[in-house]
Amino acid sequence: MKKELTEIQKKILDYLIDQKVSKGIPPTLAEIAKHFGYKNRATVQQHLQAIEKKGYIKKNPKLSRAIEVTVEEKFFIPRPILGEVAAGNPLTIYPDAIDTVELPTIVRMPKDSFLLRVKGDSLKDAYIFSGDIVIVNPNLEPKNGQIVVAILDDAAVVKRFYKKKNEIELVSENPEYKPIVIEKKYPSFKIVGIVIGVYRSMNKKAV
Amino acid sequence: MKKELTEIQKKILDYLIDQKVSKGIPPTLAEIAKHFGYKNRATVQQHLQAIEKKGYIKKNPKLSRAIEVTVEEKFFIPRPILGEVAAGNPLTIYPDAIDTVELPTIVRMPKDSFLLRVKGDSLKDAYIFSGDIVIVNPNLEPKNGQIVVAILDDAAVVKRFYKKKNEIELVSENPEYKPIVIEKKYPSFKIVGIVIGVYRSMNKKAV
DNA sequence: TAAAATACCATACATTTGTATGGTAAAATT
DNA sequence: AATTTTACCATACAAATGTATGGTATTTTA
Repeated sequence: MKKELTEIQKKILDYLIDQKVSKGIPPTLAEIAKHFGYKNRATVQQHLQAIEKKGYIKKNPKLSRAIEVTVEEKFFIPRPILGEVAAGNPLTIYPDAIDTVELPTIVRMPKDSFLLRVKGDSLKDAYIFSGDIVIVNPNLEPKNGQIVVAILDDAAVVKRFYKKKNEIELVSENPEYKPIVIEKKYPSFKIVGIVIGVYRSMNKKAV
Repeated sequence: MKKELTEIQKKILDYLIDQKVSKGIPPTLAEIAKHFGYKNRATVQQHLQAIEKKGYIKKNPKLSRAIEVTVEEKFFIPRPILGEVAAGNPLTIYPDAIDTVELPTIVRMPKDSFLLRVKGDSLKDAYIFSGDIVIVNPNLEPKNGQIVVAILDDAAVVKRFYKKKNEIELVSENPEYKPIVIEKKYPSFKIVGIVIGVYRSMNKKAV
């Protein structure tokens, strides 16, 4: 079991991931320092050392921007918000309806987007199938009816998004799955991004 | 119209894209130099300047690794192949079949591949729908069961390919459509290429 | 309560990095 | 034939970058 990160360390790790996803390239120490308001890079340097010591990143010494996030699920594990999980009681959700998504090597896409491989057939009526790769843009506000990627507890789901008065509904197009309803304040919930495209390789068979 | 890149410039641009896709981070000048066996960075520097001048990349000066590839679509515009195919049948006959689309870099594919927008639902059981964009590789021999693009008289079709003794069968997955049977010598028939991938933009509604 | 970890600061320094400048040689263009 | 483009080389240098070292103050842990 890996050691727990401190709050600040988590935030920095978060930033590392964010930058890689949105800019496609890890930040330099200076950039991190600027973002967090540190007056020098040494502070960042020490945080990074601490994070590396705990096994969450790996640094290639001397090389610029060579910060590798080594915890793949990292993208989906507690972010600062999620870290404060579950003061209240978790909602009754339907675990079977939750699709898990593998985050492949983060690829920089034209519009800061990244890729996810879809597993499960809950969106098959939206023409998205198991094995398909969805291109996700994290910088857009979801509109009703759009297909979004969301984090819910420890799982990521790809579903159609509907915002209602006091709750958010994540709907599968496949009638076999029931909608997931989330109260707005539910802590471990986060919209990761909007699916802007789907890609499927014809070489690999859908799983 | 953008200027043509030289062979070496193309290779470097290729490398930039490759690195971005595989490593997730653009290389430094030194890394490029090493990869191509250059003894100093100045050579790379000059190539990059040339490539930037021609509009294929954009550099953020002073920042490390800040090389932005600006022309993903460049790789996906219709290729000469179609022109050859059209020797007998002018390209203008099926203008709707050919279209340029902005594709994410992930869908970067074999040289000479091109894109076609699918119309009609004859392949919907193969998970290809009207409005989808298929990526076609003209340099592969079609194998039985593969989805191919063929030109038949003055129409381009996307169908599953089956080679038989004396004829070729083009099958729709949609049972509403009957297979097209072509005698081998049929003059106005030509396999354009093999569908190696499918892409769908979620922004544009399927036509 | 003492020790360790955390969270910063400042300064210093060797590399890395991007870039500017100047040069040679061959190929392509005019 | 003259000029431009291309494709390298070498050197030089400022800025960016990573890192080492030492320091202070607070919080956490033993």
